Amino acid sequence: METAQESLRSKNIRPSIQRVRILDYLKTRKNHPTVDTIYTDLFPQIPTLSRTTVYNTLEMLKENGLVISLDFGDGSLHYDADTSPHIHFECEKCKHIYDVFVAPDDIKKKLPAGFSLSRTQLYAFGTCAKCDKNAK
Amino acid sequence: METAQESLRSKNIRPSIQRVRILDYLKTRKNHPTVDTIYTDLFPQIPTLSRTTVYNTLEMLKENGLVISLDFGDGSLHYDADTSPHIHFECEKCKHIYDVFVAPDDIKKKLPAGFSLSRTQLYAFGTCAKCDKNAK
DNA sequence: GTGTCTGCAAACGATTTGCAAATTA
DNA sequence: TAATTTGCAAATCGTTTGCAGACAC
Repeated sequence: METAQESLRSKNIRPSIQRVRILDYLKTRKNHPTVDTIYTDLFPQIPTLSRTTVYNTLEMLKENGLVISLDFGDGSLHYDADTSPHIHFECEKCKHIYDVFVAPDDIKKKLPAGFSLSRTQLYAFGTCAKCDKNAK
Repeated sequence: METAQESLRSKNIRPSIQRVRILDYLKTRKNHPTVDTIYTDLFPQIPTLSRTTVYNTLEMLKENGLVISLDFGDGSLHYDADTSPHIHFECEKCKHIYDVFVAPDDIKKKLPAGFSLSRTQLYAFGTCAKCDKNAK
């Protein structure tokens, strides 16, 4: 897999320390973090980091197609550096987000004539195996 | 189709004027409105209406399964009184939300063992036929 | 009358904006 | 040093909360 530095260079984005660390964080942890999670986790390593920079950086990475944002309706956006099409399953008990790597339905074929598709997002909600087991 | 009054009664929800009008608005217009749209449109008819009541009512209707909320990432929630499974397509140009009545993928079968599903939401983004035509 | 519902005003919290200082090519 | 990037502080805006008065059974 491409390193964060390589990804940034390929898009002609200056690889500042903040940008590399934020993208690297997303690529390695795969934990669908929010701005606040990223900020809290990176702050010890980058003591001058500000939330504004995290917001700016993520917005820019998103515009460049390096990350996608996910909205589970909990009030803040989550980010994912895996831009391949997959389904996001959120456990309603533990709130963990699971990636389900299944090619989603071919919506394109089902749209009315004249409609063109740029992107889809499929969210699933329920209970994960871990929480299901604990409940018994 | 059930009237708003009937729907409320079937769930043992007191059919106050505000509740009936809000649910009726959603059932008849099918325009996927936000709280603000509902408030603005109903205010002339109910001059004492407050945004708080619209929020309270929608939350309660949602808990009772009479409406669903949709999040297109534009900063505010949209509401829909059609709770049957269908896809929401937002045109990125005119921002209109289209209902695509296609049974979505059977995600249930594709989840790992032990996972149970309560609800899915499929959002699609692109260009609608109207905007596509105008662009030519 | 007693419990429920409404709606005002204030609080909240995620995100955005303006701008000056710091950084980098 | 000129252009870009960062980050503080304040503003913004959708939503929530506390509570007092209005309403319904």
